[in-house]
This record gives sequence, structure tokens and C-alpha cells, in this order.
Amino acid sequence: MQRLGDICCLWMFAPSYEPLPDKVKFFYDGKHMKLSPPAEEVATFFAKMLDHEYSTKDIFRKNFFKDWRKEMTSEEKSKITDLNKCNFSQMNDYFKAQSEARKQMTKEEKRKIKEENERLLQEYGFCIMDNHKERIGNFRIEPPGLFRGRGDHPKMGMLKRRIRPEDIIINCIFFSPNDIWKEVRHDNKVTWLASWTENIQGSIKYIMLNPSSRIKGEKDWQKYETARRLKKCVDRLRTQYRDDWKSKEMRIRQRAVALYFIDKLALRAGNEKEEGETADTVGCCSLRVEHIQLYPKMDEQEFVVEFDFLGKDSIRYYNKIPVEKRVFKNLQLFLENKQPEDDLFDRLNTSILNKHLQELMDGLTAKVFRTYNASITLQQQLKELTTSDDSIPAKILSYNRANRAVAILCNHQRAPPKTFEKSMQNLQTKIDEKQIQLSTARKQLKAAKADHKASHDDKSKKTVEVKRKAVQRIEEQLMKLQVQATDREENKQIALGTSKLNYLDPRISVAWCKKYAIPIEKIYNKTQREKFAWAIDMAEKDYVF
DNA sequence: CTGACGACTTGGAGTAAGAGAC
DNA sequence: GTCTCTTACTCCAAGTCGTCAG
Repeated sequence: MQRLGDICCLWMFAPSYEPLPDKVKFFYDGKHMKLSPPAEEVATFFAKMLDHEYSTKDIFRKNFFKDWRKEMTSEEKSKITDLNKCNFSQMNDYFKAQSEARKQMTKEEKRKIKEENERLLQEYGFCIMDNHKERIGNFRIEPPGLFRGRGDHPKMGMLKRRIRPEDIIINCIFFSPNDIWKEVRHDNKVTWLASWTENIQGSIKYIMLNPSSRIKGEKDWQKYETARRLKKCVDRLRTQYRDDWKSKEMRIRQRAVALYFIDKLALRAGNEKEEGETADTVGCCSLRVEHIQLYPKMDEQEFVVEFDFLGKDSIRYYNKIPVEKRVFKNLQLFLENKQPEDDLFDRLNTSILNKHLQELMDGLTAKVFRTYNASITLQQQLKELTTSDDSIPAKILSYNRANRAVAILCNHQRAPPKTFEKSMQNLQTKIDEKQIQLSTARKQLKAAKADHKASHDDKSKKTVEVKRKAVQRIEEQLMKLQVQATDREENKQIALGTSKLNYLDPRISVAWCKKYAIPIEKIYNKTQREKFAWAIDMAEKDYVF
């Protein structure tokens, strides 16, 4: 693999800090205090977040204050000893005013900024890989700021330091001096162009190509081909894990029950995490006793398992499902003599599970089940929900519902948008108005018909036609609005993006569009069409996952 | 086997852009 | 043309999974 990445060395970085104008003051204990630029910069990070819940959280404040003090001069350090005595409100006002000013910019100013962004993209947003010009995914190095961990993250509020050239490892050929970087290498076994080590968790961050690139597209395609291979042998695997529920060995039973959950509930694998370094979240293998409740009987159903835990991004997973008796009995066995904080599957981890899966099918890992179950669900749901003589908006609603079924399976949730209630109300108002319009149009049609019946002339006939068309048009508009309202309501707390982007074989969607003559733009926006170009190219209307 | 590390995918929030209403 | 609301897109955190050393 030849790699010729043309990356500019200066503009990839965050712009250096520009001190605030003197009129923007910081107060400590009621008294004005001029901060040194480094201390002021970090203070602005906090000031920008004053309206965010983060700034009220104890851990956030504590971590911020500790790191902020490190940036202070010794004089500042000795004076500023209590965050509660700090008044950042002028800074906060200043930034609000700035963003307000940005919104108020004239058309011309906005056009200039847009042009400048486009120029930056053209200049720094591309590289050449294997003789192809490719879009880079994230060509801007992350700017300094306060770490915003999700959930109860012990490190939230810590200072993410500024990245300089000497922190960066370059992994491509580039046209700039060699000696300013941490290292320059040419490793063509990996796909990244540049990397640095981030100071909060000590993990490595990368500059990689855009999803539309060949290298990402091929990987994506492979992922779905692996899931399709699982489809071919999933019956065999299911028979096997059901069999393993009866195994003499505890580790095999645990493995088999965990796999059943991963398959049936689309749970994530659940790697172990370092305690105290991140939020306390779990996946299947890392489930603890406290995360499940067993109910031999619950509302007419037997053998119900109740799950309640925080998964990736501290999103709550809550589900009650009836399981087979054998699974239930096994779970009771796994729980014996354990404390709430003990591992449910104490003889299992993701490495053991994946080794086992690898033996069952080449390339099989826990996450393949998620991909497989998501894609097969979409295919089934589309088949079930689509009616050929439906209108296009009704078909799109069916598509979104199929997509939604997958999002629910994968537990892709979102906070209801802040403006949700209002926007539903607006839509309802429109519907009401449209309904009034419709009844008026219907009355007019009726009148026109009566008129025609009386006169039988050409002119009145034409009027009837015109009115009939008007009614039809308004009916369509009303239906469209109603469909939109249904769709939005059903989608209140569900995030469709992740499944669409990462779990659904795009060829299923492309085939569906072709079969029902739906323009592809109705389901994929520009970025998504670019990412799925390979599938749009490849799939015909008869494609089966 | 265990833990650390490295590379890559997956994830929701936030915001900028721009489409549609007026 | 301007304002408002929605959608697209960016951002970067947080997972998965393989490898390697001890």
C-alpha cells in the first residue's frame, strides 16, 4: 500500500489562544482580577459551560479546579483557592454575545465564512492514498478544553491539554519538515494518517479517512458479509448453545446463557473496565448480580428476567423478558451464594466468548450478532410493513418503523429533543388548519357538482375537475402531515442514526428503494449516500441479506 | 491467563447549515 | 427577505476486539 498523505502541519492544529479584551472581567470574591493568559484560557473553558449541567456537578468542579490551578501563576494560585468564589459571568456573557453576533451576521459575512471553510477543507481535508484522492475524516486536531465524560465519569472536568506538533506521530508521506513531529513512520498495516496520545485516559487518538473512502467502505462491506455468513449457520449455533445449557461444566453453561442474551437481546459483549477510571457501565459478559431480577411468575408469564443496567454511554437498558425454563434455572444457579456486586458470569469474559465463537465460525465475534440481528430484523420488518399500493410518504413511514424496530432492539435511545412538545404542537396546528382547508374544499366541490348537474355546461364541468383536484391535493398534504406526526411521536426517545449508519446492511435499503421505486434520497442524505456508495452501486431490487 | 496497548467501530450530544414558513 | 425550525454534520467519548509481553 502506497501512502501519500498530503497533510499541512500548521492548520491542523487548534488556533492559539487569544486573550479576552480587557473589558471582560473576572472576579474573585467580588474583586476584579486580571488573569495570566494560560489561567484565563482554562477559565474560559469553564465560563463557556456555565449553562450546562456539568458545571454544577461536584466531580466536574473539583477536577476542573484542580487542573485549572496547575495553569495558574504562583500568585494566582495563592489567591484563588475556592471555585465558589469565582465569578465567570462576564466571560459567559461575552461568549453568548459573540455567538449572538455570529447569528446576526449579514449574508455576505456568512458567505465569506462558508467560502473560507470550503477552502480549508480543500486544502487540508484530503489526502492521496493508493493514488486516490480521499477525504480525511477529522483533519482538525482536537482543541484543548474540559473533558466531558458521559454518565458518572470520575474524570469529568479535567483539562484536555493542547496538542502540539511534537505530540503527533505522522504515518504518511507529507510535505513539511520532519523534525517538528514526535515521530514519522510509514506503517502500511494500519489506516491512520496521524495520531497523538490524549492526556485524560492516556488513549491514542487518530486522524483517519472519511467513511466514504475506499478503505472504510471495503471494511464496512466485509462486516456485512460476515453477518451474512452468520445467517447461514445461526440455526446450528442456536441448537448448540441450547444444548450447552445442559452442560456439566459451569463455564460452558455460562457461555451458552450469555450467548443466548447476546443473540436474543442484541446485548454488547461487555469487556471489563478499569474501576474508577471510567463510568460504571456493563455489557453482557460484565453483567453483575444486581443487574438482573428473576421472577418465576409475572403477569401471566413464566420465567421472567428483568434487566436493569447502564450500558455504553451510560444509557439505561431496561427490559423484562420471559426466557426458557432452562435459562431461568441456570440463572438461579449462577446467582447462588453471590453478592449484588459479584459478576453474574464469573467464569466468562469477552475473550473466552470470542475464542469460542471464532471456533464456531471464521470471523465470528459477539458484535456480529448485533449486526446480523439488526439487519435481518430490518429485512423482515420491511417485508411485513410495506404495502405496494401505499403512497411514498406511507412507504417511508413503514421504512422508518422498520428502522425503529431495530433501534429498539439495539436500545438506541436519545433524550427527547428540548423542543419536542412545541414542535409536535406546531405540527398539530398545521394538521388542524389543513383539515379546515379540506372541509372547505370539499364543500366547494359539492357546490360545483350541484352547479354542473343544473347547468350541464363545459365551464361548470371544468370547475368540478379543478375542485376535485384541489380536494385530492389537500387530502394528500393532510395525509403527509399526519404521517409525519405519527413518525415523530413514535420517534420521541429513539435514535435511528446509529443503527442506520452502523448496523443495517445498506443493500437491504437500496434494494427496497429499487423495488418500490422510492428515490434513494428519501432515506439517505448526501453523507449517507457517500458512505454507502458501494451498496448503492452493488444492490439490485432482488438483493437478499 | 492477565493486563496493557493499539486500532478501529459505534454512540449520543451539540451546533451549524439550510429548508421551509411567513 | 427574514425568521424559525429541522436536519445534517461534526465532535469526540466509549465501546469492541486483536496482539503481545510476562
